[in-house]
Amino acid sequence: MGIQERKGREKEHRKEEIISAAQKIFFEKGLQAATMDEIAEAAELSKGTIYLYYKSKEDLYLAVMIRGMEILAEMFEATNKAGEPVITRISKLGQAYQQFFRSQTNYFRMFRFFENPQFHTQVSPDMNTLCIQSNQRVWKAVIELIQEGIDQDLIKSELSAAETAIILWSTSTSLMYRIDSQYEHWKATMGVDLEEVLQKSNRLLFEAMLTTKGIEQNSLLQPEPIEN
Amino acid sequence: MGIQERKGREKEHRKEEIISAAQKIFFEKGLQAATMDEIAEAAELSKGTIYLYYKSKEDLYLAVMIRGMEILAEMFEATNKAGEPVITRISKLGQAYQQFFRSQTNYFRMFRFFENPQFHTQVSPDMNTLCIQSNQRVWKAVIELIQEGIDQDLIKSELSAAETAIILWSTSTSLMYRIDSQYEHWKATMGVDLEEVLQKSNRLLFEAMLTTKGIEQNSLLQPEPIEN
DNA sequence: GTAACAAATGACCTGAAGTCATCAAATAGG
DNA sequence: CCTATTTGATGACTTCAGGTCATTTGTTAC
Repeated sequence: MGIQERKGREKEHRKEEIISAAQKIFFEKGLQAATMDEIAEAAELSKGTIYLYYKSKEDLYLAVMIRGMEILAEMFEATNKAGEPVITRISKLGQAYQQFFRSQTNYFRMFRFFENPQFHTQVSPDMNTLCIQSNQRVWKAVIELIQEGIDQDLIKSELSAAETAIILWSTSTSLMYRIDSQYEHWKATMGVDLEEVLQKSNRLLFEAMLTTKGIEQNSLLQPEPIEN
Repeated sequence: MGIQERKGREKEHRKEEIISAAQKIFFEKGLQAATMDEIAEAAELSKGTIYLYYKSKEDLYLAVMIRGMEILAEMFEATNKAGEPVITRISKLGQAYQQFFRSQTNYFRMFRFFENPQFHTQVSPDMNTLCIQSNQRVWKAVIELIQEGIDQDLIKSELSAAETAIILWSTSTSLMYRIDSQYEHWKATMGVDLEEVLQKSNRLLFEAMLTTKGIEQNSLLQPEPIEN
C-alpha cells in the first residue's frame, strides 16, 4: 500500500513545515509573546490544523527546540569522528559548543525552557520523551569522549565521565546564558567582561580536570591557547 | 502631619500582605498556573485592589522574589560579620548558599525567572530596578569576601574577585537547579548522584582557585571536609 | 454635617489557547 | 466514471485569565 507510505511522508512533511513556521515566530517573539494565530498564518494553515499536528503551543515549542538539539548533537558527533587525539577532540567539543551558542543563539535560548520544571508540566508525555532522547544524544557524545580521556589517563579519574561532563557543561552553559542576557549589565556595573570569564573558567576547569599527562599533551597540541 | 505617615505605613503593610498572599499561591502553583483571582482571594481583597498596589502579575512575582533575595543577602552578610578567618568565611558562604537552596527552595526557584531575559520585558522599570539593587546586595557580599581572600594571598589573583565570584556562583547555581529539577532523572538513567557532583565541583573549583597558602589554611581550619 | 478626597470593588473588556461542528478532498468500491 | 466513505482542513466559538474603570464605600478636613 504505497498510499499509506505517501500519506505518512506527507504528514511528516506537513509537521516540518509547521515547525519551520513556528520557529520563525518563536525566534522573533519568544514563547510567551508568540501566538498560535500568528504561527498558523505563517504556516498558511488554520489554527485548527496546527492543533491536528501538535497538542499545544508548548509541544510545538519543544518540537522546534529538538531541531536545535539535533544540530548540536551533529556538531558534537562530527568532532568525535575526526580521528584526532582525544585531547584535541575534547578541546574542539568545547569550541563547538561555543560556536553553537554564537551561531544558533535562538536555539540555545530555547534550551532554558527545557530545564524549567514548571514548563514540563505543560508538555505532552510523548514530546517529553522525544526531548529526553534528543538530549541524551548530546550527553552521550560528551560523556563518551570524556570516558576516552579517562581511559587514556588524560583526565583525572576521581570523577566519573558523567560527573566531569555535568560540571563542564553546567559551568559553560550558565556562563553563556549570562553572556546572552547580562553581558552589558556586568560590563557596565562591574567592569567584568563575561566573554573573558567564560574563557578563563573553561581553562581553569579544564586544567583542574586534566592529569599531568593530559596537561602535557594539551600544551603540545595547542601551543596557541584557544581564547586568543 | 502624622496622618500621612500612618497612611504610608498602612500602604506598606498592605503591600506586604499582598506579597504574602501572592507568595503562598506562587509557591504552590508557579508563575504560570497562579491566577490573579486566586491571589486576590488569598489576600482577601478584590483583584482591582491588587492592581492598585502592583502593576502586573510579573511585578508581583518579582516582589515575592525580592523577599527571597533579601533573605539570602542577610545570610551572606551574617557569615561575613562573624569575625572568623577569611578562608572559613568563604567556606561558610558556600554552605549558606546551599542551605538557602535547601531551606528556601521556593525562593531559589524564583531566581530562575529573574535570569530569563524574556521575563524582564514584562516587568515595570521600577520593579526591575528594585530587583537589580537586591541582586547587587547579594553579589556585593560575595565579591567583597573574595577580594579579602585575594588581598590576603589565599585566592589566586589571576582572576578578579568579581570574575571568581561569577564562576563559583554560576557553577553552584546551575548544579542546584539541576538537582532541583533532574535529580531523579540523572540517578535513574546515568547512576549519577547530582548532590555528590555539587560537592565535588565545589571542592574542585575551590582548590583550583586557592593559592598554596590558601590550601594550607583551608586544610588547617577544616580538618573535616564539608561534604561528609 | 457635609464636601473633598482616597481606597476598594467587581462587572466588564480584551486577547489568546484550545475545541468542534461543518465542509472539502482524497480514496476505495462498484 | 460515479458515488460512498474516510481523512484532512477550517474558522467561528468557548473558555479562561490578565488587566481596566465607572461606581461605591470609607476617611479626612472644615
